[in-house]
Amino acid sequence: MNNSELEETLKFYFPNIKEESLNTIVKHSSYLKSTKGTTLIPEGKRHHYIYLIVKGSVKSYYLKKSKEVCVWFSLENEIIGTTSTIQGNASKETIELLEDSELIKLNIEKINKLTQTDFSISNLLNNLWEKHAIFLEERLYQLQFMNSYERYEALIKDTPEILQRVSLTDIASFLGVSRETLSRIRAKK
Amino acid sequence: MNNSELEETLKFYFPNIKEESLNTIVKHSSYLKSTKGTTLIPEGKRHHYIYLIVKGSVKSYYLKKSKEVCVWFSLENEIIGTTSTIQGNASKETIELLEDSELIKLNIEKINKLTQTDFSISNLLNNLWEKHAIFLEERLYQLQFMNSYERYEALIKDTPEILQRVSLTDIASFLGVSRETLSRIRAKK
DNA sequence: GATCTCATTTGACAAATGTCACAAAACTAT
DNA sequence: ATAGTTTTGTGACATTTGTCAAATGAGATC
Repeated sequence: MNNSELEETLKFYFPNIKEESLNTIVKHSSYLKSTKGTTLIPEGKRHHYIYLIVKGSVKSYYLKKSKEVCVWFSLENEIIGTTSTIQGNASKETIELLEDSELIKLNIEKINKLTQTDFSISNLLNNLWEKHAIFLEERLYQLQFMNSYERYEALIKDTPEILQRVSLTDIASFLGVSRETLSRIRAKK
Repeated sequence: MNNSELEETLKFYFPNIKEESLNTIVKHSSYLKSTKGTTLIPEGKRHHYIYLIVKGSVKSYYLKKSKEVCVWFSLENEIIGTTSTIQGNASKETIELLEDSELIKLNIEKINKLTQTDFSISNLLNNLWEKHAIFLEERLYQLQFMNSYERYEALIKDTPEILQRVSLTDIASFLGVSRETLSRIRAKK
């Protein structure tokens, strides 16, 4: 992927960005192709990048009694990273590729700096945070107000393809139930 | 509360704000004193304000089978509002005073506008979103990884005074358990 | 195609939590 | 202080979900 392709792709993710800001961002971006299972951001390490998923899928997880528990999944066209990364702290979660994927890697520190001098960037970051907060609120709502069956229904209604692309073990932990319980939810249906 | 007191209080909440932005915000703020049980933001209505809690406490809740289920509590020195409000949509939750309270009411639309022209405001909003996202992530983590006993422990460790100021019924729904279960958790201790 | 490995399903049982009914305690107003 | 109201606690039982063990299924490798 050359610079002008990179630019095109970035425009897709950041439609209202100023030409000048785009150039600055391109300077601090790179294209990345990697295989299933690759760790993008390891737990406990400082990490300076956020990623745009061009192709593939990614999960974020914590370890609980040496078992992975998923916090989120992301597919194409999403922007991913961890809150700690953006704040400059060590990541609490591990971010890992679920499939062979293509990504664009952005230096978050450079972007954070642009925030001080470029309104289109600071608004862009504001929008990212807003979207992230809305995602978290929706998820919290589901965990607090829906039973496991309803949460499963909501997930496959929202992202039907998740079933083809993510293991039921990961989906179960994301929904907050054991593998076996998810299996029974699906059998009852 | 006169304008210069208002200004002082706002400075406490927004320590790095530019003098000029502060003046603009003061113009679109007002002081508010109201009694326990008052609805600050009703569910289903568009609302144009966020609030700073000078004194008192506030809860946010949804209705589930005509029972209130708490989403969050806030005490003094916190900034509150709903995501929908900030985005200009109807609020999904009801925000209500838990005690007689004193608040400062800020027009969020004016503040959102300042975001386009004033970096100290856009950074301020960015910080608010960040803090909110971190709060939500922590809460999500607790719901997904801790059992009800651990969540109760975490709450009273984080905010011990909550027990004196919020009913156990509200606390139970916030923790995602029934009143009776919370009662038993407390008895076992 | 046979074998191996890993993911998923199923059964049996235990543990946690919800629900309903009622008792005890704390708080209000007179 | 008393009566009434609201909040909190407790017991009995039903339901949901977790855990462990084993069986089945699907995909990869040779």
